[in-house]
Amino acid sequence: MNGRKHLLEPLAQCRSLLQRFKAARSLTNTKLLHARIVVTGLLPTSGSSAAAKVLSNLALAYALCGHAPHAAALFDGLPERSPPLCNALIRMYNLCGRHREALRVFVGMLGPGRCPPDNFTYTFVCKACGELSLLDVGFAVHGKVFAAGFDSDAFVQNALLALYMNCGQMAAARKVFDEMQERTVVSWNTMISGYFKNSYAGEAVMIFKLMMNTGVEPDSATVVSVLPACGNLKELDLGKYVHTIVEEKGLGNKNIAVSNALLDMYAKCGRMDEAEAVIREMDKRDVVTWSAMINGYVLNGDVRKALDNCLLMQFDGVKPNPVTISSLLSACGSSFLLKLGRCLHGWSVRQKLESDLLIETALIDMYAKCKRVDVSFHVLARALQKRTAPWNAILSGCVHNGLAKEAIQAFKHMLIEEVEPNLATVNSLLPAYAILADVQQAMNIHGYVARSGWVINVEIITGLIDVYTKCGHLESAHRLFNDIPRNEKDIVVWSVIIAGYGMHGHGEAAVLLFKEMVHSGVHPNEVTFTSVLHACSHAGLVEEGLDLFNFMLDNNPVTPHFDHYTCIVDLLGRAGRLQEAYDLIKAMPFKPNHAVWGALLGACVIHENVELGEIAAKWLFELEPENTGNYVLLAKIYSALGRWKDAEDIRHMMKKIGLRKAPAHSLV
DNA sequence: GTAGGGTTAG
Repeated sequence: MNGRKHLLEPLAQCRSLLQRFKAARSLTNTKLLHARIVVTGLLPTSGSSAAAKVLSNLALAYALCGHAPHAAALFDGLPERSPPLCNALIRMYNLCGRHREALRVFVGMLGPGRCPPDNFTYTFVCKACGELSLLDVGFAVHGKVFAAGFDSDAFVQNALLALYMNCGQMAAARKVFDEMQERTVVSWNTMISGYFKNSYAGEAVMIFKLMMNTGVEPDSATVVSVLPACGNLKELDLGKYVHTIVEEKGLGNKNIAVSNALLDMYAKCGRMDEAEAVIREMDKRDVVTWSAMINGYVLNGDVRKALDNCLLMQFDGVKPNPVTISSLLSACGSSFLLKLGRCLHGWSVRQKLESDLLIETALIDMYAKCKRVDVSFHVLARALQKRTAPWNAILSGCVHNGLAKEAIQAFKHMLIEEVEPNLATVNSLLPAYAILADVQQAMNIHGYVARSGWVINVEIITGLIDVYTKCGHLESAHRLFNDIPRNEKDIVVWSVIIAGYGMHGHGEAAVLLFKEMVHSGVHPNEVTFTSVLHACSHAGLVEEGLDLFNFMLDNNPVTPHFDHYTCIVDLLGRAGRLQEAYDLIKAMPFKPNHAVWGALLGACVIHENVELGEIAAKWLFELEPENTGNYVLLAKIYSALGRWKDAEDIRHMMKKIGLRKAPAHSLV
């Protein structure tokens, strides 16, 4: 009996020590104590409840320290488990990303006579389901929350919001949110970031505005949630307003994420001057700061400045990461900086980052944009994992280079390799079928897309419509178009169908659709105007075209472009109204380009107008001296009018500048 | 011990 008392004392001591270690989350001390307990050899034989408590606390201490192997081993050996211990274990698994194991612990808590989950448990479990996007499990968990009566717990509600947002269930999240009696700042923040993550930036901004109107105090998480949405929507004014909140509350001083979000917002709104002002005020910068800065300059087309910032970053003692590199690679692609792209590729290899998903994808994209799809395929071939993004990059790379057959081949290869296609895959692939313009193949891919259940997506339907119009199958295109609900018809799909009709000479239909679009409340943009004007010029609808052109000039947000002037010059020119076309060119708000003069010259050929033809040709010879077509066209006018001598002179002129590509007979 | 947050992206 005396002996037992002695045994218990060290255990009691252990317990009090464990309390301290748990609080301090000290793994070293926990391990030392564990060793001491093992060495004494008392625990396995004692079997007392005190011993069980020590073991349980030891498991808890390991769980709190994040040491999964020991926590799990001890946990498995326990005859009884308490909710706090289970919770700690679930939390631990969540923290190290092992959400499935977290759920397994939760399942072990269920069942009669087991360990009933409490409100804490549910917050962790929601987190695990959300991270895994397990909607069905999430629903079941929500049911259990109801049954256990935790549905009015503010923490659990917030966790449910996050769960639904992570599963893309905005409506379900909204329902929980609307029914909450007590919304904390976390609830609002979860809604804002949730909407944005599900690409509903507009809704995110709306919730933020509602939050401000409700008088809820925003915190740093609020601003970092709403700022990306401001940047995405280019809502500079709202972004600036958020900036004033940050200044008033001093949120930027203690939190680098806030300044980074501000900087990024300005960069996305094209205000690098403001972004520079933000970075100047920061007393510490991290890799996110510099990446946002570099990416900002890349987005705004200033590669020079992006590279300068890359240097500044290194002077600042910050090392680039895959995000930084992928921004720079994207700049290389859009500016055809193959040499620099290769250097970055080399750097990635040396840093052992070449198989990083971002870098791998960016490399494939960069080489393709630099017209080296062969190297893109090389990069892809070295990739081992079955990841979708690099394959998508190769598909769009092929399409970008007009390699439609190769894109389709690559897609088939992708399916054979069991790489999971996603929406972006289909979006990248469809233009290949538009290039091929083969109805049979179009119907095949349409069938595939339909079977895969992707025809609910407007973007995909738009792609299919484009394919059918390019194949000349306007009925199929229109059928797809009609099936889109009225409020989901966006500017892109309208532009595509209008262009489709225009392309095949159905000018009236195109104009009608255009009017229908405006009537439905969708505002035309530069692209839509190009499509409809093009349709008019192809179908010879002079008055309609001019009306629309004037409508566009009155339509403030749309600024006329070269394309629009080219269409109108073409339109007037074909109709024989050459002087008007020339007058329009002279009245253009910017220097006419080769396309505009080309349209006039083309019209002059049709109507055999030498005076204006010579003027147009003179400009064209200056703008694109290498283009043999222009010489040929002018010579054609001379020949048509029997001015053989002048035609001959043009031929000499071509010879003199070394242009031999045009066959001699085309000059007469 | 609970929930929300910054740079990329086909």
